[in-house]
Amino acid sequence: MKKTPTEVKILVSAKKVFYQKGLKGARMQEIADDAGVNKAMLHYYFRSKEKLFDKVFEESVQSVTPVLMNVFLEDSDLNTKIAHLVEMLIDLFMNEPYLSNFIVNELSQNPEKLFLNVLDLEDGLIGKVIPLINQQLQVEIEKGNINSEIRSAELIVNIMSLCLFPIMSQTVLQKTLGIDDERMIRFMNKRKQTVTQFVLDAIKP
Amino acid sequence: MKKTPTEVKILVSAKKVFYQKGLKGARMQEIADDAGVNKAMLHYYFRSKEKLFDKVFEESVQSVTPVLMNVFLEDSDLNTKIAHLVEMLIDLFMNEPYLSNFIVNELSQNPEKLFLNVLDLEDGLIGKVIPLINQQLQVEIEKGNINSEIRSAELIVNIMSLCLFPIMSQTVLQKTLGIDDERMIRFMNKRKQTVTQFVLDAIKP
DNA sequence: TTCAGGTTTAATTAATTGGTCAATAAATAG
DNA sequence: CTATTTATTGACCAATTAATTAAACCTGAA
Repeated sequence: MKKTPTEVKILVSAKKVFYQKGLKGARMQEIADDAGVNKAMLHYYFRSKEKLFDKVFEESVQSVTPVLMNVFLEDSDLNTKIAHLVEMLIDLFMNEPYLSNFIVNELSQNPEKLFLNVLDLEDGLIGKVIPLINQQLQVEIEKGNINSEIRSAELIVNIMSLCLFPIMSQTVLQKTLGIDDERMIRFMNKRKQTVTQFVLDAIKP
Repeated sequence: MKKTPTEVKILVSAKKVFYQKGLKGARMQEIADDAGVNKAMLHYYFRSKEKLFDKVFEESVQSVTPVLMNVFLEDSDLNTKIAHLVEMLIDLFMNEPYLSNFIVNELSQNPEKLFLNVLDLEDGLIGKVIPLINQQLQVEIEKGNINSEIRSAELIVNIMSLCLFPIMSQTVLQKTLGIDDERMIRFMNKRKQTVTQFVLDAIKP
């Protein structure tokens, strides 16, 4: 079941439109126009708006989790791992500006979609990563390298927060602080260092 | 122009529905049903969906800015101010779970709505707060209490990130980490301390 | 060449949904 | 008590939009 060119064009456009406008805000006609195909093609290949959306959503999640997984599983000390994670997150979500908003939004509006995708408790992101990081933290604590109060879940939440929130509220930030697109990119790139530093400072003993 | 009971009921329900489903996702009928009034009343009092939305949006922004403003302007040292800000943000947005999502979403999809509300560059949140925090930071740096690399904008962004992101992705967090509502509240309450500590640690010299 | 399969199109349908309106009820003023 | 304004209702309209369908169009195999 190789994807036809039309199918691919539709998916690309659907992604673009759904990312920006969400499930309810998106219009099938707009997706068709953007893809340069007849609207009926969307139904021909994907049956319904919801099905098309689900495909896009699934692909969006799958574009993220393996990348994160790799960083978490790489064989490096905690500091480097944190630095890599920060860099990865910022790069990934800066290059796809609406992605973080899209995932967080649609997921908080339709929590049931979570199970089909992210949550593979056995060997998915959560099941594998939390214990691993926990263990790695334990080692560093014993070495006296970091504060013994640090919880892995909390650490990850903090890193995600510091990386994703500014991207999710990019529009607001840019408007309020009056910075253009180019400067925003520089700001976020610089943030790779400052966030890493911020996090490392915060877990020092 | 005192608000009639019906008008209030509509606004309460509109808030509830718009917060959860956004401008496009919300249905006038659903708002009417929730308020227990005839759909025509929504138009009678607010003309159009967009107008009703704008009212809700305006009120939502105005429920936040004064509170933040107070914390920023209070006469206390930086540490206390940070602790208060963190506590305030978490309390405020935990009590209105969809508020942060609502504001960030709708604002990133309709950036033009920003100007009418948040952005009073003369004496609004941004115009007053940034210089003030900057100045306060300068004092602390000279006293040698904090790291001289800290930028006020960045500090605020970090605090906001750490407080708001977990609330915005609450659903996801709860599902992935498998915690119920009650435990989530405890988690976020404990976070008032850990985030404050995290931030303070990170700006130490 | 022809036929069969999938593909594409334009036109149409059906459902949803924001918005209106005329009739009615309730409240208020005179 | 009556007249007038204000509030409320249910039925309806118009526009939008997802979905369907039937016919046309390829394309490659026989």
